[in-house]
Amino acid sequence: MPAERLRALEERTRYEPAEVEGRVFSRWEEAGIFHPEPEGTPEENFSIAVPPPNVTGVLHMGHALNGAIQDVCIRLARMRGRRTKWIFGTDHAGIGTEVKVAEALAEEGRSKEELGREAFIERVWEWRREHGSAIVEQYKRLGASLDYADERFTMDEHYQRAVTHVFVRLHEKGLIYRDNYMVNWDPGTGSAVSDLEVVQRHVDDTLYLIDYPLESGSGALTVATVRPETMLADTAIAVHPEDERYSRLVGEAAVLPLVGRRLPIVADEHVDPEFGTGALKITPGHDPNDFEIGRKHSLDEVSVIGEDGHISEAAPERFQGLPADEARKAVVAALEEEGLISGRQPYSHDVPHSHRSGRRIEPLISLQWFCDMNELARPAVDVVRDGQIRFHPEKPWTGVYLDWLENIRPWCVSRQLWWGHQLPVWYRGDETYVGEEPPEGDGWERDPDVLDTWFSSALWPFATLGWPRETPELEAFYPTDVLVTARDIIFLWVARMVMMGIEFTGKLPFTDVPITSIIQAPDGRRMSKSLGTGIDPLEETEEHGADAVRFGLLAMASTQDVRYSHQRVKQGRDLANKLWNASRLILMGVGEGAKPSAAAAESVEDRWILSRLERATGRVTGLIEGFRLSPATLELYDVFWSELCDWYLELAKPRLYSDDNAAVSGVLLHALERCLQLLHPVMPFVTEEIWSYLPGERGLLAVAPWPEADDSLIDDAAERALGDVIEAVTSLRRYRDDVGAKPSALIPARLEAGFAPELAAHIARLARFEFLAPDASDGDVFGTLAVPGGEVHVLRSHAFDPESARERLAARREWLGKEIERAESKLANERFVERAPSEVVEEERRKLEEHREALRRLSA
RNA sequence: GGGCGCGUAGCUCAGUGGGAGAGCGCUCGCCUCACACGCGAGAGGUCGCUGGUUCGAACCCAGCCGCGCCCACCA
Repeated sequence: MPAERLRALEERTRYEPAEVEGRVFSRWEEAGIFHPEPEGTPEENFSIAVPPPNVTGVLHMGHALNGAIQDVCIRLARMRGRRTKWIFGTDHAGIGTEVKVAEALAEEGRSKEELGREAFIERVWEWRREHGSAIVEQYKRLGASLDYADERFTMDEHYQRAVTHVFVRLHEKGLIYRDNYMVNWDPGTGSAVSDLEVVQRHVDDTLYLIDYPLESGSGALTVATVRPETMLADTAIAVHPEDERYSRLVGEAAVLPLVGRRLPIVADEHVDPEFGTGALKITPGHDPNDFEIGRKHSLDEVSVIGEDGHISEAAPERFQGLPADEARKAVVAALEEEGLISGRQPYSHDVPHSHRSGRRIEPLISLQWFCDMNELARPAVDVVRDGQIRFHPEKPWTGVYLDWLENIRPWCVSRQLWWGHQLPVWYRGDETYVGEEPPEGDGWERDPDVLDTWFSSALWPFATLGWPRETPELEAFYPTDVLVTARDIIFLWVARMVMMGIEFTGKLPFTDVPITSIIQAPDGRRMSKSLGTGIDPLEETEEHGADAVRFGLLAMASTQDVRYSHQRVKQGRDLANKLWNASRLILMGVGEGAKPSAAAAESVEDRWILSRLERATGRVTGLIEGFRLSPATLELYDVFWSELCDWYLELAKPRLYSDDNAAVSGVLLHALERCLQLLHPVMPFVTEEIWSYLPGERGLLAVAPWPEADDSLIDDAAERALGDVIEAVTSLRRYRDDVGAKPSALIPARLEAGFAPELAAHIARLARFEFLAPDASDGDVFGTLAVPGGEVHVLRSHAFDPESARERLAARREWLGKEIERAESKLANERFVERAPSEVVEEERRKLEEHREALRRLSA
């Protein structure tokens, strides 16, 4: 080892991520290991398409967790020798980006309307050139081994062609169509949005009871509504067909107050006779239910609220031009004047709001483009139902996915925005043209709308690889293997990728879908910028290191919702430091020319750690393969810290520091090497850094082989033997504490338990006892305690004070007494002895005997 | 309205039919020649409540209470 590196090893007693991470990342990038050549088949290769972050985005905890999980999968596959591609890119994020750039414009005192469409879009591209790379750098800070050399964007020219191609094909199949239909109108963004972009929020409203005079002049029909302003667009009244109160009125009509329109009274099952008065005003133009009822009964459709949120010319003149909420007041006032409000009551209910703008959704009839999902959904249901695509954990996500797809509804795909994929649709008079190339001839005007962002996202796993062209990348890496996401976009994204993947490539876009936790603020609230509850993963990385953040996130995230735990990240930081220091111990201690070796271990402790490592290797591999990363991470922590550091390193020290340390050096290097390999996917930086200090020419850890568990090294006898040693040491250490022994004093004692001499020596050293020969006559026996296989007679010495020792030992005896009682009563139960499996009964007998022995022998 | 998840040590969470676990925090003792981001030893829990199944339940079943999420066209 060069002197300079040796000095670094000797001097640095603390691992410093800030000093290491940039350097290590550069080594990976320079080696080009993140960018695979497109060769081989998708079966041999391994690929994941990253959920594309928004170009406008900054890395948040969700990305960090999601990225850490994917990187573990990618790094595992890469170490297993598979050609590995983690497809990278960003999403143009239609509404989000458009709003952001419009806000920037507003700060300059300009609006996008002033700028005009073309200049505005150019402005967005400019914005992307300036800010679009931020997220790239942020992923690098995390250590994500994405294929940065092949970055994609959903607005790339090729990607746009893929989107257009899909739209045109679906239109040809008749699945995409234009229709006047009830949509969710978002007054905030001035666009229609899909059902999935609507969130229900609780609203305290007033329920108004309004009298509608009957046409016959004999009385009135009272209806209940929370939106009196929509009455201006009423075209009927509905009652339940079996509601006897109203059956005689069906077929007659009422007169719409303020307007004078004749409203037929119809019967419809949808009406709940229990609610309100049992009579429902029907407003097909502004209510989704009423729209359906209206179509069923061929009612007129009147729209009085326009896309601008104001009352239109279809309403009486005095209301025209008012914003909807003011129109409500005006309508109520007018009705009151006529004495037609017969009641009002507070009413609290859920009301749809725009997920994007937060504004209350205005349901209205609008001419939009829709995609019929029924045909696309069917195969997407089948592949999940028969297990070709698997969610992890399977429950409850499989059911969630299937429920949604089995009740799917048409998807409104057009958006009244500028930034996005403009519809490949042209109009000329009554003609409509849909095609990948603009139509021939003059006078065509292109539809100004763009597609829902999720329409292009649905093509992500294959459009990023060049589809619909038959590119080498597509040949080599599609289908991908794993798709990692949180539950909130299972419908928006996952389901649609499955549908589009099957429809257009004939293949499943991926086979495994691990669903990640959603990280909440430490107090259990949502992490959000506006609430001020967000925690910046980059700040955490700066403070504790990327490995610490990765470890922490992976360790804390096991269930659906999890609170951010600073302690877990610190645990990761401590682990990185421990790795560094254990490595220093080993690397500074092993002899010149030592090589890792797991063969022919002579010492039982060597066979023990080798066996433990093989078991851990198998368990960790299985857990990662099952996407159970939290237990995998904690298992790694445990085997490295609690077994290797706490026990094996201590057991190995005497031999390591002796002249003849070749054998132990081999085992130590093997153990270190193994731990670094196993920990690398979780903590890539610190492991790669330490790897570079290991002896021999060995290249990058990131492409070193992943260890396969070797059962021939499993050694039950060694594990039992060391288990006894550990128990004996712990008992003796506790005894030291119990009797208040001086920390540095050796306690003289006689060990009578049949331990091999080497093991007895380990026990003595680790517990700071001095074992005298069994027949040694020097000293009085102060007391006795049980250890596995026998007992230890402790001699009187200056190491502790006998008086206080006696009191403390009484407590121990009491505990043993209780344990004996418990076991006795269990074994006295005949049915337990009869029916429980014999090994369970045997175990209980063994424990009883052990405790009886311990109590018999514990004396003072 | 329907569905799902959660309720385990002071905190954050594992465990999911056979003696209650981790990290942090706490107590006691240690600067022991890798690490005080450390070492050793401890204290701390009627595993939400009530019934049931079982020789045996934190774990399975039923009901209840509390918290959260998703879906849904009762105005």
